[in-house]
Parts: sequence; structure tokens; C-alpha cells
Amino acid sequence: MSDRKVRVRFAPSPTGALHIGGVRTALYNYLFARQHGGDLIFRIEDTDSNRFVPGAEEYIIESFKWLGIKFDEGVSFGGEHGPYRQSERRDIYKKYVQVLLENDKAYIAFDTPEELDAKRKEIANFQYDASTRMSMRNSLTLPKEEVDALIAEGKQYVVRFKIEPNEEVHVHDIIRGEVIVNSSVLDDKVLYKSADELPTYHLANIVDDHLMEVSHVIRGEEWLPSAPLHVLLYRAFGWEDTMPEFAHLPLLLKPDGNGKLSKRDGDRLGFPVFPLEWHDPKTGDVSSGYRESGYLPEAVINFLALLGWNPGNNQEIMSLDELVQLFDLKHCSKAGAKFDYEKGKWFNHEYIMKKDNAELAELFMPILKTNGVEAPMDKVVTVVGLMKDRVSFVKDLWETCKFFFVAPTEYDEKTRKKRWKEDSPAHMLELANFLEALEDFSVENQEKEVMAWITEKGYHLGNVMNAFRLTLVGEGKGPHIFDITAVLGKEESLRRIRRAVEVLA
RNA sequence: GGUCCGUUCGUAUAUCGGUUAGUACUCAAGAUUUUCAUUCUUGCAAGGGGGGUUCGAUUCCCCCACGGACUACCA
Repeated sequence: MSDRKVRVRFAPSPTGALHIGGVRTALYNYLFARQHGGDLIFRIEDTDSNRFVPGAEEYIIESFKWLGIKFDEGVSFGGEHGPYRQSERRDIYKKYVQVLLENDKAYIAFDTPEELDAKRKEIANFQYDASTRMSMRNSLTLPKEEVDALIAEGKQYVVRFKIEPNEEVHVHDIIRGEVIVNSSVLDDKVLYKSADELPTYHLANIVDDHLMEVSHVIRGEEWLPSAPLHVLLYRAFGWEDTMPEFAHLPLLLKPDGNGKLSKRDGDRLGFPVFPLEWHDPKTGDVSSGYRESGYLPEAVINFLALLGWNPGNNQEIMSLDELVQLFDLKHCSKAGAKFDYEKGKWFNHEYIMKKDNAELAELFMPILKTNGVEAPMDKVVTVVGLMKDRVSFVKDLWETCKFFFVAPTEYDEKTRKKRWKEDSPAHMLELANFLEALEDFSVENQEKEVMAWITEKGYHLGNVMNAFRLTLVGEGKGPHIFDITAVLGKEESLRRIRRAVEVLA
């Protein structure tokens, strides 16, 4: 499988928000495509009309836009192999169903869902397959005239794949190696439903991947059990020589306990499982998103990339471009990965520290606005530069930085007890007067002058500075003190000192 | 129940038969700092169990246990 052009796809169903596990699958496909100079296709698998959710498709597209994952062709991206929405490919599937029927690889079955349910209740482990199909109502057991008559009178039917029993089916998986399954354990899967004239996933998937010239199928491990079926389908169509290579990714698991990560886990544990905030049109529920929670897309990408894959060394911080260079399916792990939200936070912290101050300020501006603060851009840029290494999220910037924009109205009691001494009011007043007389209010000059002044007066450095901080911030926290006064300006700094003396004295 | 996949510190993982089993997150302690945070240093902590193969097994094979996925006219 060598000289073929790499073409991969991400093919979600528009049944709701895009799960973070799906994002990772898409990311791996993207990395693989880019690295090999191939194409990434965006296909919508909407063959189940009952589960269609309006807005889901747009949501998915917007999510990838935010994350910076670009597609080369597909729904909303154009391309030569369309249409890329399966509901628009009915005629194509019909044609291929016919091919299977004509070649005796499939048959028509009239058993109703109710009949099948009854059968399953009646017989434990009932399976529609070679061992049972001859006792069911289908084109294998019914005379041709009756089959035609049933269809003519409008009876609903399905087309089932006729799987030959007792055959070892080999699936080569790039991550797992050879997986062998006996065809007898597979059931005669429904490939097509007359009710909505649509195929099921399996048929549509194989036909589309073939027609779209997909070279590699990189998908979640939940598909591994049906991979043998897919191999058989390629074989039935005679497409085995161009069958894509498979790679089944390990699943994303719950942070605690067992099982696949689900939307409910996010709600329960308080972290997003969706890239963007999602408003469910059916239930009205709102689920939080990484974007709205203050995550940087590059952090989400980096974090996700490392959940189930590693570059083979200890490197952890990698840009999307670096990931493209380093990615390798052979370095994907086989076991499911528990989702560690704390690590995700750490990644975001790292990216915030790396982020350009101006860009960060841009993200912080709207938050300032909602808190009623109008501040000049250059000030916000300076503040962000001073404070960004203290937060994990952009939104945390408000709580840690607000004293730059709003004077303290109350003073933290603990800090006051510890830092506000008997002689503090006098010292602070004296300090205010001293600062007032300063011509040069730069950080460097203030520091030089104030230090000299403290030494000259013989004051205790810590006492003066801590009380000073309390007057400016209202708490015992914050960056270098003269960075604060320089940003506040002389006038505001003096006002804060004097007001604090009034209130605290 | 059946089929398939998996199993290294709490979590994510490195190790292509020979290592004091490494790294990161978390947590703890210390250093630095006028405060808080950052940062730095140190520490805690792992090969599910049992058989083989081998001079030697975390690594290869088998069994068991456990975990996961799948088992729809859903994807």
C-alpha cells in the first residue's frame, strides 16, 4: 500500500455536538494527511434520518475552524468526489446494492423489526446469519414471484449482506497488527432499508471510501469489531486490491471509574467534552465548550494529540506544525486513555504563557468589558504581560488583574492583620508624599528612590512594602510593586495609598 | 452470554531481552521573592497473577484475572 496518494476522511454523523474523542480522531487524520502530502475529506454520514439534529453540521465545521484543522474537500469545502453528504448519495448506494444482489452477495429480507425482536426473545443469542437465514422470510427462502409481489405491494424490506460462514477474516491494523475473526460470528448485516431508501453505515462507508479513493481509515476502536465485515464487503465488491489500510485508535475513557468518556462526565466533573458550547435544539440543554471555557485552541490540540500518541521521546509541547512532522501511527498506544483534565489545564497554562501579549489582551478585552471596565489597549497589554504566567485561563485574568483597573474598596482582613502595623499609616502617608515629589515615575527610578528612602529612614523593608501592597491591591498578592504603580500612574497610586490610610487607620 | 481489543507510578506515557524502569501532570517539602504566583531543586509513586522460552524478561509465548469496545432496519 505504498505509492497510492494518501487520502483520509473524517466522517461524523450530525447527531449533536462533536465529542472531544471525535476531535482527536479528526486531528490524527489531519496530521496523517498533512505529513504525507495527502488530502483530508469531510464527509457527513447522515444515513439515519431519525437521529438528525439541525445545526450539528454547522457546529462541527465551526469547531474545526476554531481548532485550526483544515479540510481539503468535503461538505462546505468542495471537491471532485461529491456529494459529500450521504443523504445526497441515495442513487449511488442503490446502484451498488443492486450489484450485490445480482451477484448473490446479498438478499432481500422481509422480517419486521417486531418479528426479529420476538425471535431474539424466543431464542437466546439469536443471530441473523447462515445458520438461521433459511428459516426467515427472505428472498432466499421465498419464491421469486412472492418476493416480487411483496415488493410490488409496497412491503418494507431490508437488504442483508450474505456472509459465508466459517471463514477466517484477516484485518490488518496499523496499530494492532493482524486481527482475525471467524465469519460465523458475524451476522448478516442490514445494508439498506427500503423505508427511507438509505443504506446503513456499513454499506455507505465502504462505497464512499472506495469512490472517494480513501487510502487509510483512521477511526476509533469502537469500529474494530465491524472491520472484518468491512473487509468482506470490499471483497464482495471486488475492491480488495484498493481497500484502505485500517488504524483503530484507542478510546478516550472517563477520568474516574470505567467506561467511555461521555457528555455526562463533563457535566458531572465540571469540564467540557465539546470544543464549542453546544445548545441542544431538542432538549434546550447547554453544554460548555473548550472555547467558552477559556482554552486556547493550540492547547486543546496539543493536549489531545498526546492522548493516545507520543512522539517517542519526552517532548510535550508541540505546535500543530510540529505535530505534523512528528506524528506516527506506529507510536499510537493500544490501550484506552483516561481523560486527565488537570493535565489539560496545565497545557493551557503553558500556552497562555507563550502567547503574545497583544493577542492575549485581545482575548481579555471582552471580559473586561463585561465587568464594566473600559481600558486602553496598551495598558491591557502591559497588565496581561505582567500577569499571564499566573493564570491557566484567560477568564482567570479578571480576578487576578482587576486591581489594575478597579481600586480596592475593601481590604483583605487576613492580610491587614498580618501586614498593617501600628506605624503603617504614618509610613504610608510619608511614602505618598515622597512619591508625589518624584519627577521620574518609571519602574526603575521608583525602585531606586524608594529603596534609598527606606534605607535612609531606617524602616523595615518588608513592613513598608507589604503595607504599600495592601493599599494598592487590597490583598497580599500581585506582581512586583513598582510594576503596579507604574501601570496605575502617580495620581492613582497616591489616591489609593491615602484612601487606604483613611479606611485602615 | 458471545466475539474482538487491551493491561508500566493516581493520570498520560518512555523502554525496539540486559536500565538504579525515564519523563510530564497531580501531591509534598525546600530554594528564590518585599507579597502572591511563576520559576528552580528534591521527594512520593509502577511492570495484574501464574506458567513457560532464555544465561537473562516489563519487553516473546500460553493460561487466568481484570478493564474496554462491539453484539440495532445507530453511527
